[in-house]
Amino acid sequence: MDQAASAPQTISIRLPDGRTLAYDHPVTGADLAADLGPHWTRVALAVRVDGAMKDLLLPIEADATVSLVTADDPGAVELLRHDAAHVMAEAVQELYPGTQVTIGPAIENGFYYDFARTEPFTPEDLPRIEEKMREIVDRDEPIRREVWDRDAAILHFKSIGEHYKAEIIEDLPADEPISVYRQGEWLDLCRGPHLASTARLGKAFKLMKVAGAYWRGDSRNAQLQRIYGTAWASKKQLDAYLTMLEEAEKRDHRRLGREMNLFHLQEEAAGAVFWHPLGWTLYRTLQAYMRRRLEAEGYVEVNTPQLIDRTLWERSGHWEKFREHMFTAAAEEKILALKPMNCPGHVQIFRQGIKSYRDLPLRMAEFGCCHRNEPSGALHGLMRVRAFTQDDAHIFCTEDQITSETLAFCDLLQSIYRDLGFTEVVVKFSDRPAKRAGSDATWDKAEGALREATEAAGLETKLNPGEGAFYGPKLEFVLRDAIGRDWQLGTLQVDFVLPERLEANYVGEDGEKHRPVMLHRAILGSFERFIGVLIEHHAGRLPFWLAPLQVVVATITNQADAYAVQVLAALRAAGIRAETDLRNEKINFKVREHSLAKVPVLLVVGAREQEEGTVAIRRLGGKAQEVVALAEAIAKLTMESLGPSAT
RNA sequence: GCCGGAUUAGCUCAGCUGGUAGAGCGGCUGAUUUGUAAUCAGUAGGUCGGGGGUUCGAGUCCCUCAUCCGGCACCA
Repeated sequence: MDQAASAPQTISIRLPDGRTLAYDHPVTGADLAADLGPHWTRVALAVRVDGAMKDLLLPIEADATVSLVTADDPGAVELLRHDAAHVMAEAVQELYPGTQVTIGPAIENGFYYDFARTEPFTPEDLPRIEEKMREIVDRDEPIRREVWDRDAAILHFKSIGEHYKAEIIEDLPADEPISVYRQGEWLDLCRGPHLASTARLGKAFKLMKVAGAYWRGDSRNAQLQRIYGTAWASKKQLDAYLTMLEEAEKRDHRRLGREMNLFHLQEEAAGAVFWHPLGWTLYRTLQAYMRRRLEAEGYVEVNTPQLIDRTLWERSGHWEKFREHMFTAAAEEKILALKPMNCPGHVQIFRQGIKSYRDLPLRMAEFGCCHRNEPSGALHGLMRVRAFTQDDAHIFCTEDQITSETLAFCDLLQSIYRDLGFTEVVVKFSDRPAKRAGSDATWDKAEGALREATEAAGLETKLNPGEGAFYGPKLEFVLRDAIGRDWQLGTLQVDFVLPERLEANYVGEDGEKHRPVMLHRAILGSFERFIGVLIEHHAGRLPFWLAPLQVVVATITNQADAYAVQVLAALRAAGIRAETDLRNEKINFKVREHSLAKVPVLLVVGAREQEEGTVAIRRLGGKAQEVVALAEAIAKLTMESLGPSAT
């Protein structure tokens, strides 16, 4: 307003195309857009000032590199989602007076807002809220940023009954400006940035679900009501996302597990799996593969008891740290616990006899069935169960061997993931937590060794600061599946503590007793969970070598029955998992049925094949058929059946 | 464990404000002998998740428990 009074100063704005515009007054992104032409006014959503996303209406008061953010900017959709959260909050407060707002960020694929309200929201409320949101978009309410005095802001929010907001302001760092966004009549504390008006949000959004969520993510706090939504720059993108969700639902392992007759779950054994013949075949095939890989890497396999007396768990520290997750059983005067982990058992085997440094590294593997009393709300199909079998192993080694053992492990793990069809692996490196055992020198050594090994293995790691186990640092291996979801499966943990507690030692070159280091490691994590991931990753279409039923021999008419039986015998003799389908049905029917059951290969035989001693190979999902001599087909399928890394 | 929703035939689901259960697929039986994603006809099948209550009467309303689903917390 008093621009004339301020000293004439030139502000130069550098644009992405290299042009520089000079202004003698503070300029906003909106001004800039107007100067660039009407097209820009229409498409500009926000500005980047020296890389940082800002409001279109924020005055730029110093020289800067500025670009206008349009819908195709990767940051734009985040802005949009954040706005969607605010528009939803306005809608909710308009519809349900007395509801308090708390926080409402943009998240991957969408947004949410947490509300405090006595009455619960129900799914029926969502269409109503959505309707109101569209109304707010149509109102084209301007969104304006204001900076308030901290105490005034606290007072204001308290006076209108927004106690959570007041609490947020009280906890903000003292130097943080308190920015408030006015959106029409509505007002919210927010860091921003935001679009210039609600109309900019568009209508490519949808409210998805209601859920409970704890204030500040702490289960001791009040539970708020969260509404999740998704928002996109265009209707087309929204539809694509919704279609993707439908696809994900179709590959849900619980659904496919039933459709493919692999396993079931039932309430009398919540969190435990009933494996059906086909599912168990898949399980055993995977296990045989793992066993082969481990043996080739110099692991020895052991088996340790399910029920172990509490005194051992007291010594290992589990009784103190893990008690509430352990199932117990009474026997006469004793209390036994079902093992939640295999490590203490493995130390018992290590302790038998005297170990020499020459025995190290000792790689002790067990397909150990563990039980953990997971909270009921955590159970989820095969992914989160109470009874599971780990592909567990403990490597007893010297400190000097940590690097080479880790390196070898990383190589093995990557090779196995590749074999199983996963190519994207992210490694998280969790270093020392605040509460920890062992000296800083020991931690330096352990972290250094791990880091060195991951570098040698050519793995990029993402630091997870302070997230290590109390006994040592760990690596976590996260797989990305076919539709972009992440699964944390493998792990490697360095442990200096358990060998100490359970008194494991070996005799060194010097003739003295030493403590070995234990590396806890798993690749699949658990068979249950991994099979769940495998099913979803492949959408049930497992690779030939893993498919529980690999081949169905289907007849055209029952004239070919005898020949089909002969083909079956030949397949089985070659070790291929096969069945016949001699039913009196049309071949169309059989093809459809076995395709839906995801059988990878269908061998169709009719009068012609019988006469010529051939089979017609039909691959799952393919249209083409290949007619070859029976012997040739068997040879081909036998090769495929061997699986990767078989030689 | 917490919040919300759900639980009806083997599966997917319908069943309005209370009046003693329905469809499609699948199963079974029969006919059909068929060349690459559903041949036709007939037929059986349910203590409506368990328990309690309200009512002349409950799949439907209320209470309670269990399990499942979606989140949250948890995942040493």
